[in-house]
Amino acid sequence: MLMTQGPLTRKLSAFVALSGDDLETLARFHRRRRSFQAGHQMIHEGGKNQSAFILAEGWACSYKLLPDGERQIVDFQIPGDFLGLRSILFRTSDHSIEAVTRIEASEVLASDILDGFSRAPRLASAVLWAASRDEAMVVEHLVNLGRRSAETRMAHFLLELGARLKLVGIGGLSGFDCPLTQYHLADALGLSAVHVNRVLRHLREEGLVTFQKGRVSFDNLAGLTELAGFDPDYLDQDGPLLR
Amino acid sequence: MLMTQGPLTRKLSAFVALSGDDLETLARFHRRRRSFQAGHQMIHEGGKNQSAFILAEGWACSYKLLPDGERQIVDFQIPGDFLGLRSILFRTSDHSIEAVTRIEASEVLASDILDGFSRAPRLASAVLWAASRDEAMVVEHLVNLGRRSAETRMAHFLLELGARLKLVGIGGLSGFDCPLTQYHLADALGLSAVHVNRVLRHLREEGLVTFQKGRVSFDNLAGLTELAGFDPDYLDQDGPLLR
DNA sequence: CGTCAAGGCTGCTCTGGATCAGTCGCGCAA
DNA sequence: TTGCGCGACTGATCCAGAGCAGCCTTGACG
Repeated sequence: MLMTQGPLTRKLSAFVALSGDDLETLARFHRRRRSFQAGHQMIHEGGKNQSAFILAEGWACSYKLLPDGERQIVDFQIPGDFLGLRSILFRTSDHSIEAVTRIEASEVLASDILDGFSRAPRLASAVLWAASRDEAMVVEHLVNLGRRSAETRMAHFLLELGARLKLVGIGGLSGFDCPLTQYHLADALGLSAVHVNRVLRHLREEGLVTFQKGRVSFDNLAGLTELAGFDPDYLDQDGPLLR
Repeated sequence: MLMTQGPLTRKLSAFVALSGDDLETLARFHRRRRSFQAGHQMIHEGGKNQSAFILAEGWACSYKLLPDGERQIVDFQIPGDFLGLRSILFRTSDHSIEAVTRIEASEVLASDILDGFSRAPRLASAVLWAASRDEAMVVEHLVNLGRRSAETRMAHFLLELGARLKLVGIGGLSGFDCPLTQYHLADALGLSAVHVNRVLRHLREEGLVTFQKGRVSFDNLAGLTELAGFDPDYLDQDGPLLR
């Protein structure tokens, strides 16, 4: 029963050995099952008293808007990801989250989280760890934007996404299905949509990756990894640190 | 006695109302006082079993190196900041931290943290909150790199630094003392040192900010805030969320 | 079947910021 | 006192990537 709770539990168990109480509390987070259409804005930047969600099915993205209307996508969320944690921890949310595809998720209220932490304290440590893992990805993304060329940026992005998807059992070494448009990539990588197209074409012509028709295919995984300077197991974890 | 524990305690109390037990556990984190020379590398990317530190005095910066030798500074740490948390939570550190000036800090071992969390569970929530606040800054930094021009990037960076320093009582609305070189700024903002110099000159000529001789002066705070699209109170918190 | 909107794709021009190649001033050590 | 090295500062040149403009394909809809 508890084992079927899905990828979040599995993810957290990689860090702490969760007790029965912890698991039960975690199960409460899954009571409010909701679904959203593609394009629906689930969390609003500047909004107050928002919920968080645990993604069961579909893709989302978190982003910020600038005064001039530009947007920067901070991260994409895939099944098993906790989304909008910061919008609970802070009084007002500092970012927005939008459904990229149709989504199935469990809504988690601020009170669920805060009560849950007092009832099952190790859960707080586990969530801290998960949040740190997310932060590590954001940092990697930051390095991407600050210091890498458009091409290595794209390569690194696709490899990281592939690695994350593999961890939750979607897609493998050969590639993955990807619902993102070139506009999404542009907003995430700080490029123009036009340039994204050129970069993708170039990577394809080099025989490294193909991104077409909603499918990413790694044509030469080793070459791509080398180009991107990607560490293939930076997301891995070898078993609980905290028992 | 406990009140003199410094800025970290004050910061965490802004989120949770800490009990006596919590405060006592937190006090244990301050047992190993250390100091480091400017330039000393306190945490090594890829290193295992590293400590974390609570900064009491001086400035540090966290960064990552790329294969080609470039570096991207992710964030600067100032007194009251917790540094290297991720190097404890993960088996191997994903970033390095270097002292910018001479530093006074308390060394916190992985076991201190992990034991501390089981003894004083609310501390885990508090640290989660502090980590989320740091993540929010990294995200802001990411938006900076992805979507803003060199000039607004610089403006935003200086304003944010000023706001952070003001929160811990260093510097005020008129400016602050700043030990960073233009090379540090370049590595943080994804620019070349040469261009940093030009941008600073331009901002000075516009009468917005002056950064000279280790001092940042806000000559026209309103104008600068407007240029940067900076929200002056995005770091604020109005009192404990969790009682 | 025709229209219309998204999204993919491409060529051209122009510019922001990198790179190179220095000078200048200062603090420090021999 | 004389180098010497670091950091601030400047001008000239170059190029990655943005902006613009337009065309093609696909799929939804009346």
